Parts: sequence; structure tokens; C-alpha cells
Amino acid sequence: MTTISTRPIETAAHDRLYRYLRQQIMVGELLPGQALTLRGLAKQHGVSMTPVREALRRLVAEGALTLTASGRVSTPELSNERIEELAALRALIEPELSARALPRAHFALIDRLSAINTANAEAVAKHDAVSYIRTNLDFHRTLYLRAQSPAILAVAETVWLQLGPTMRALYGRVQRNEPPRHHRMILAALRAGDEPALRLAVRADVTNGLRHLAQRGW
Amino acid sequence: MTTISTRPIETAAHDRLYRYLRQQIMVGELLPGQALTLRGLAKQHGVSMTPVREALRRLVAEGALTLTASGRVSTPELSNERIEELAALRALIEPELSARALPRAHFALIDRLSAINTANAEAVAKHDAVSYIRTNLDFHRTLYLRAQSPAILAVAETVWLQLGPTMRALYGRVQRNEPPRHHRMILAALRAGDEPALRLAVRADVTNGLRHLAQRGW
DNA sequence: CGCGTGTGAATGTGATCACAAATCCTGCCA
DNA sequence: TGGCAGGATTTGTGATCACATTCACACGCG
Repeated sequence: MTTISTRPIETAAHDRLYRYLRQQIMVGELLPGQALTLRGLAKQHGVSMTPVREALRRLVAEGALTLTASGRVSTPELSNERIEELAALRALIEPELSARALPRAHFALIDRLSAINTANAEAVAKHDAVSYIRTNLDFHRTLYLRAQSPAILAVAETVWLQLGPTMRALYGRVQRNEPPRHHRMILAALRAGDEPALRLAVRADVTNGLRHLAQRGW
Repeated sequence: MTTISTRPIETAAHDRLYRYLRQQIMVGELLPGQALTLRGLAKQHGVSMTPVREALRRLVAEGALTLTASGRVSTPELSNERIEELAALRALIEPELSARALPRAHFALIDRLSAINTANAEAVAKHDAVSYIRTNLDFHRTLYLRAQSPAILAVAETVWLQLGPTMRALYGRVQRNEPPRHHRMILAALRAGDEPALRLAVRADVTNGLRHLAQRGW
């Protein structure tokens, strides 16, 4: 008589830590070059070094963190060339995701996207960098989820992860007074069912945000 | 007897294991659905479970291995939809890499590509699946390295990794009597400096190999 | 005053152990 | 004969420890 211990709810410690750090990095709560130590994170989260090591190893594998020659991990400080590459990847992948989502994008989805866009505008008004990045990514993810292409979306999210700390550092340098104007173009193309216009709007939105970045000194 | 106490230059055990398994998976030495255990790999490589765990966690993060609900790891058995997605990613990314490599593709590179293609033909003649996959990937990687775009290349290699076991399983099912004919088209486009033709040839080469796969039952 | 240097603290790596869940296998019962 | 219940084994998870290397900071020499 084994008691049905429905235990699969609670996830492993290394997995919780992974998710926590991943979210933190993606939305820009960590600045570039920030160092993370095994014992520090372990103490901070009340676990031993073992699950911390696994979580960090996973994040390093995804490019969310970089590894120094001596094994120290820190958030990445991206070079100009690296930023250009990641922008090119976004410009390559995200129009494809949007095109795949287009046939399945109904009114309810467009409404949700509009709502996210409103939240994004509020983040701009409050000069809240983290909220801005989060709502911006939510806008894209919500659209792309309709593409029903998890493998492609996973690649896109990996790119976002790598850009997280850098986007946060960028936020303070550009003068923002409105949400991305391309988001409105994306919504218009979705309503019109116009795939070429949608691809163009997504590509413009993705490359525009990162263009300032590469122009600066860095 | 000789207690070699200090070994500073050597790479870490978990890193060696990671590289070893990654190579094995990418060239198709492991079939889909193959289970890997911590203690098994540890004993097999003369290390403890700790470095094995880190290597596996890293490979899982890259999609090279899948994780069951109970934490077991095994090589992935890809669904049809997943294969289609990965093929689409290759078709999206690799033409871009080839176009970036084109301006830097000189005679020496084309010669090396031809040599790799010859080795590929030998693998076909010997019905050696692993050699076939390895030389095929070498052909692409050698070309893409010239693109000087490590981040984009890394994404491409991640896709190859995910397809490794499946490509091996596929190899036995298709009748191969010649190396990919598109490789010759790629070489011709490189010699002619024709970027549109190069993009088309790469795209055709990439999608052609995986088209059979999706058509079969799987 | 500047800079290399040495010592102590901090850090990553790997091994080992305890524990619980999952899996496998055997044998029993319908 | 078929399926299922039981226990033994396997397996992943997390904690703790020892050790070598790396880093940081302050001291001392030029």
C-alpha cells in the first residue's frame, strides 16, 4: 500500500535556482560583468554548492553567463561584434516566428498584445528598466507562442538571455519617451493578416532597439 | 608511486567529459533514446558523479540530451514537428553564415572544402555513418568559420547537436550512393562569388538531407 | 611615491556519503 | 496464463569535506 505521494510538484533545488537566475538575467536585473560565486549563491538561497553548480553550468551553457579561465562565472560584457551578431540572429529568427504565428493570431491574442503594450508604456513613464524589458519580451513571446514552434522559440529566448544584462545597461543611456513605435506596426500587420508587413515590422523592431547599442562606444 | 600532485594546465574533468560526449552525440555515435546514467558514465571514465552531473547538465541545456520527469537523461527521440523546426532553423541560419563567409572565402578554403568532400565520398563508399556525418558537418563548419560570427555558428552547432542521434538513425534508412550533390553547387557558388546562388545551394543542401526524415513514419 | 611580492582569504573542483524516489524483477494470486 | 503487488536494486539529488589554485590586499623594497 504505497501512499500515493504526488510529489512531482516540488521541483529540484537546482532547477528552481536555474529558473530564478534565468529570469533575473533575462529581464536585466543583473548588470554586465557582475560576478556570481558558488558559495555566495548557496548561502543566499539556503542550499549547498552542488545545486548551485548545476544551475550555473546550465546558464553558462546557454550563454546567459560567461566563464573566466579560472572558472569564475559572471554576467557577460558583450563586444560590439557580439551584439551585432545577436541582433542579426533576432532579425533572422523572430520574423519567421511571427510569420508562423500569423495564421493563428486571432482577436483575443491581439488584445492581449495591446494590453502588454500598455503595460510597456507605463514602464516607460516610470523609467523602470526591468519592467520595460520584461513587458517588451512578453510582447514578443506572447506573439511567438502562437507559432507552435518550441525549438525555434527556445533559440530566440537564448538570444534574449544573452542580451539581458547588456539591454539593461543600455536602458539608462537612451532617452525613452514612448514604447517602441514598431509594436503598433506589428499589431496593424497582424490585424491586416499581412505577412510581409509583419516580417518587416518585427525585423525593424528587433534591429532598431539594438542599433543604438552598437553605435555607442562600448 | 609517483604522486603527481599538481596538474595545473589540464582541463577540468567535467569539461573533458562534456567535449567527449558532445562530439559523440553530434556525429551520431549514440542512437536516439539511449539512456545515460551518472554512475555508469562516472565508472566508465574513472571519475566521480560530480563532474558527470555537470557535463550532462550542460548537454541537456544545449538540447543534446533530454531529461525525463524523474531526472534520467537520454539521447532525444525527436518528433516529426521537432525535426521540421530544426530543419527550418538550419535553413534560416546557415545561408546567412555562408553569405558572411563568402567575402573571405579564398582558394585555400575552397581546396580544403573539396578535400573534406572527398573524405565524405569515401565515407559513403564504406557505408560509415559516423564518418559521413562528421565529414558533412566538417564541410559546413569549415565554411562557416570564415564568417567570423561565433555566436551564430554556436547556434548552428547547437542545432546539429540536437539532430545528431536522429541523423544517425536516419542514415541506415536512406540509400546513399554519392555525397550530397549540393556540396558541389556550394563550391561553384563560392568560386563564382555569387551570394544568391550560395544561399540557395546551402539552403537546398540543408533541407534536402532532412526532408526524407520527415516523410518517413517516425 | 610607485610597483612588484608574498601571505591569507576566497573560490572552483572533485570525491564521498546519506537519502528518497523510481525502476526493475521476481513470485504469487486470480 | 496474465497481470500485479512486493521488495531489492538502481538512480538522481543534495550536503559536506579536502585540496589546489586564484584573487586581493597590504606590506616592503627600490
